[in-house]
Order: sequence, then structure tokens, then C-alpha cells
Amino acid sequence: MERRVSENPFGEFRRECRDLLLRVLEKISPDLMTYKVALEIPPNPQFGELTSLICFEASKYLSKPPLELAREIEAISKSELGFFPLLESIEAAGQGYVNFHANFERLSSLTIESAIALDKEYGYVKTEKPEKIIVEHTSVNPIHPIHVGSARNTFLGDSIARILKARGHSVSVHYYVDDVGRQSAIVAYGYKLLGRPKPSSKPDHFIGAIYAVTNCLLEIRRLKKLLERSKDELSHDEAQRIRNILDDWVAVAVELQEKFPDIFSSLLEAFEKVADPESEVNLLMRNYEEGDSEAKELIREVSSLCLEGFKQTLERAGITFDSWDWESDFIWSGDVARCLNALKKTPYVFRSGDVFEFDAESVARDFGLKEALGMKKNYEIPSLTLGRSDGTTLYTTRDIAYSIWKLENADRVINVIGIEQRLAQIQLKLALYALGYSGKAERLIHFAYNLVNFPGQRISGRRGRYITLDEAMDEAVSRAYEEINKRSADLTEEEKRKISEFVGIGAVKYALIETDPLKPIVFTWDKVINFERNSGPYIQYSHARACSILRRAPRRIEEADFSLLKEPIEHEIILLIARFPEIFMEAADNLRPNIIADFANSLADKFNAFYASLPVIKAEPPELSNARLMLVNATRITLRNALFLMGIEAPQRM
RNA sequence: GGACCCGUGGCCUAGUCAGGAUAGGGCAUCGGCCUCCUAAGCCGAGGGUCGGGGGUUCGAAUCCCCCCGGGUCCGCCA
Repeated sequence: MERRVSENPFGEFRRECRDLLLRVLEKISPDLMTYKVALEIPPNPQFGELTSLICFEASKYLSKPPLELAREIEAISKSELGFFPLLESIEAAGQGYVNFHANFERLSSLTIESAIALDKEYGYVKTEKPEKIIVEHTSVNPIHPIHVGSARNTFLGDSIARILKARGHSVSVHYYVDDVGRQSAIVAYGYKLLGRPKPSSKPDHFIGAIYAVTNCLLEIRRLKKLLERSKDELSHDEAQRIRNILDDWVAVAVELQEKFPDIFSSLLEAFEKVADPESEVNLLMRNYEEGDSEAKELIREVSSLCLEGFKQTLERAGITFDSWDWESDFIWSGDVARCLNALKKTPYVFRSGDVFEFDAESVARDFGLKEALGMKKNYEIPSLTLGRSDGTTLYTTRDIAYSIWKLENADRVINVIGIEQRLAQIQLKLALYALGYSGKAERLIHFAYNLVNFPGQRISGRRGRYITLDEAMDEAVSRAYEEINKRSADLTEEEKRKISEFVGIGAVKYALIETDPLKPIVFTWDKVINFERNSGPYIQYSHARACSILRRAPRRIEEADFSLLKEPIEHEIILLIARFPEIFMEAADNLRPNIIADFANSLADKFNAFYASLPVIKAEPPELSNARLMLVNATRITLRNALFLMGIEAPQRM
């Protein structure tokens, strides 16, 4: 048989089914051709590899029971079958399904040979419309370490970038360094009070401690003052409410004092000497925006220190960026001011007290965007405050300028940002419409994901309540090392270290990519460091097993008789491998990295079942062994390629 | 109060956009399987009013309406 290679084997089968069905429908009644011919995956192999539901639709039109029509299709298709090599048979079933059964000899051959021939490219079907895409992800403020909650952002973003690249887009990955906000001024102020110390630990952890303590002391000072100053004006309830918040922060202070005793006591001491730390922070923030050289030097120093720590973490996790975009640069270049002025010239900005407000609601109404934005008609979108009364800028306003810059440099911009910023992202988008950038606005995508919380409480950078990504990776890697030390004692120390890195980090990545991004995750160590079924390591293990078989095989096989692969489990594996390209396309075109995780897990499942029940190397006759070896190789390639899209290493041994 | 998201066995989760055949997995529990390619594995068992109620449909976890529960947002924070 002629050897063929397809980038999408199941797609070929799907096309044949559709073509055949259309031919048959034309014979029955040309009007049927207008029906949507959607072919679906049947729930059970006994119903074939694809199924059509067209008879249920068409039965009304032809006033014929669905099953009768299905039988008619079955009968007519018999004479056409010869033109469609990947099809074995068509049969009417159930209430009126038309089931398509594949010719497994040919589908197996096409699938396995394609996977092996395309190797590192298998599954990565290229788009017909390559775009320039900017993916902005992580963008953790440079004031505390990357914690496991923001790691969800990092890994989803990284996976999206990998998937889009594999799809043939030109992808540029950006990190937005938010150094302008009040938070940066707070941490810089604390850092200055401490006399700009050299970090005594990993720089981002060190900065995170300073930030949490400084912020906490500021909050306590502010709340106490508030209670004191307005003792007589406050209602009883109001005063009680503030006292409760204060109590909360005092509890935070106790936690922080325990965790960072040195920083805490030094900062507490320094704070007592300052009359009004609050205004000093505000001054620093203002000076920074104005480009005051002392403020610039200080805040850039703190931010860079923190970023240095991020880069260590990200490098370990295998995450890279093409561009680090400093928010402050957009202020100093005048972009933000220009953008603000332009916005003020539109009819959508009004004054409210000392500040300008952006009337997002009117834009949505005038441009008829409510429905497209997923909002109810009667819901009034809140306005957006564009600046502080002291003249400094606000985050979303700065983000408008940044977004325009990104959109000028790309066909599509994907922002991986927490779902809690949904409203702000909508307001931002509406501002682009108001500015006359409708085309750009449509190409701006907010990829939203939900929070990772601890059981019973929120992760909070401001309170210093978090588990860092570093800790999570350390813990996962050390557990992986124990495991690998037990089972693969013959590996060198270096190999063991390397593999435990892959496995531990793979576990964390998988756990954060696998769940639907819109669902909140409750953090537990057992969930994030899972090495059992439905985990990164489970897939890696399956890959290593496939490698192990191939390593031990006495010969390299380049062709085989695939008609010998008759076991149902073999067919299931082949089908999954064949479907990988279309699952990949779905993941790429709908931004769904989690379905790659799901797919890889299913394939690993099937492969392990196969592994346990059927011999490969010792299979008899040798021709069967050959065919299985090639199946194992195709599985290995597909698992590896799926793992790659999640940024998970595929070790050959573990 | 309003808007958005989520609700699937004890716990976690796929399927919901594009409605179809006995609702897939995993954890935990119980019972089996290593002189045989890595047991991070495999096989089997029990366990489900798909949050509730209406509706549309030949057919609803999936679509529509109402309600309930949880989360998020509604800041001169980011």
C-alpha cells in the first residue's frame, strides 16, 4: 500500500464521512444538502467512530421516521463506499443514527505513520491565517513573590503562547511591570526606611516581606487615626466596622512579626519616628510619576530587585518572555497623558469633583455593545475614575495607553488577567471604542481565570498570606526526588535531580492548567502535588514507559502491517492519536489549554491499559510486535507533543 | 441591592458554546494483580433526583424562565 502522511488523520476520516453523506443525501433529495452536516463522536465504539444526527432533523422535512431515512442512507451508501478508503461501513442504528465505522487497517496506518513521520510537528496543524499575537501574562506586581495563585496565570499564559505558536502564529510574550501604583511606592518607602538593605533571602521574597509589613503598619496607623479623629462623627455601627477591620490588620501584624521578626521590628521602629508615613508614600508616588530622579532611582531599584527574583523562579519553571514592558515608561513618554487628553475630548468624559470620570455606560449604549460584552440591557456599567485628585494616574487609565501600544504592534492581544478585573477590562475596552479604535478594541481579548484560594481564606499579597511558587516547586520536586530515588536507584545523582525537577514542576503545572480556568481552585498540597492518575507525572510516566519499551526493543521498526492491531484498546489509542490534531486546533482557536491536559490524560490512560494487558516486544508473531512497536512510538510522540504544549517536560526515564 | 461566573456520587472534575444512544474520569472505600517491556501502574465492586421547580423538544446535564446556594465585581486599589 502506498504510504501516506496526513497532518490530521481523523480529519481525513471526517471529511470522507461528510463527503459520502453529502453524496447520498443528494441522491435522496438535493434539499437535504442544505442541512448542517455535523458529525459527532459517538459515546461508544460499538456505534462507530463518527455519527450523524441528520435523520432526526430531516425526518420532519421528508415526513419519514428518522430510522427509515437512516436505513435508506445505509443502503445507498453501500455502492459509494469504494470511493472512501478510510470507511469500512455505514449503518443505521438506534432511533435514527447513521454510524460511520472506520477501516482500521487504513486509519491505523495513516495515523501511526503520520505521527512518526511528522514527529515533533505531529498534531500542530498550522493555521491558514497566521496572526501577530501578543500574549501578556503573569505581570505580577514587583512587590511580592509569584504565589501559587498567580502561577495559574503564568502557566495558563505560557501554555496559550505555546499553543498559538505551534498553530503557526507569530507570538510575542509580554510581561507588564506595574511599577507605578501606590503599592510600589509603599514597598519602596519601606525599603528606604530600612536603609536600602541588601536582600538577606531570595530578592522577591525579601521585598515581599518588606511590602507586607510596611503595608500592614500603614493600614493600622491609618485606621487608628480614622477612629481617633472622627470619634464623635462616627455612628456606633460605623466605628465598630472600622474596629473590626483594624482587628483584622492587627492579626496580620502578629503573623508577620512571627514570619519576619527582623524586618518587622526594624520597620516598626522606623515608623515611630515618622509623623505621617501616609503622605510620604503619596509624595513618593507623585514624584515617581513626575520623573523625579531620586524617586526613579529608588522605585526602579526595588522593582528590579523583585524582578530578579521572578526571573529566577520563571527560569526554573521554563517560562520565558520576549518583552518586559515597564508601566512607568508609558507615563514618562507622555503616552498616558496623550491618551487621557484624547479621551477628554470625547463626549464620554465628565468632571466629578476634582477628577474626570469616563462614562463607560454611554459608550456601550451608543456603540450597541452591551450584548456583545455579555451584559444585560438594563445593567448600568459603572463609570471609571481616570485619575487621582492629586494629579497621579490610575491603573486602568495607564492600561488604556499600554493596550493601544500593544494593539499597534499586533493583530490580536491576549491579556491573561484574573476574572476579578473583568469590569475594569470592559471599561478599558469601551475607552478604546470611545477613542475611535473600534477595530483595535475587537482584537483585545481578556483571557479570564479564577482565583486559587486556601481552604477558608483568600490568598493575599497585601497581608503576606500566600504560598510562593518557589515553595510549591521545592516541595513538589523534593517529593518527586524521594520517589525517583526509590524506584530508579541506578540513575546518576544528576539524572535524578534533573528528572525530579521535571516531575515536580510538571505536577504543579498540570494541576493549574487542568481545571477549567473559570472555576476557582481550593489549594491543597495533595491536589497541586499529585503524582497519581490524572496528573502531570502520570502522563510523564506513561511517556517514560513508552520510551522504555522502545529502548529495549531489539530493532528499530520503520514499517509494519497495521491490520494486525485488532484489539479494542489498540483501536482506542489509534483513534486518540488520530484526533490529537483536531483537539489541538480546538485548543488553539478557542484558547482552551485545559483540553490539552484532558487529552493527554486520556491517552495516558489508554496507553497504560494497553501496557498492562498486551506484550509489545515479546508479542507473537514478530509482525505483530513490529506493529505494536510503531504504535508505542506514535503514542510516545503524541504524549510528548501534548506535554510540550503545557510546558511540561517529557522525561525518557523516571 | 445590581451584574457576571460557578453548582454533576462523601470530595474533586469532563461533558454545557454548536441538545441526541447506558452522564465519562480521578480521590477516598472495598476486593484482586509484580519469577513477564518501570506497580507514579493495571483489573474489578459499590456509590448519581447532573442545585430545585417550571417550559421548549420526538429527545435536556446541555436551550429559555423563575428560585436556591457559593464565588467575584460594583475603589481617587491593582
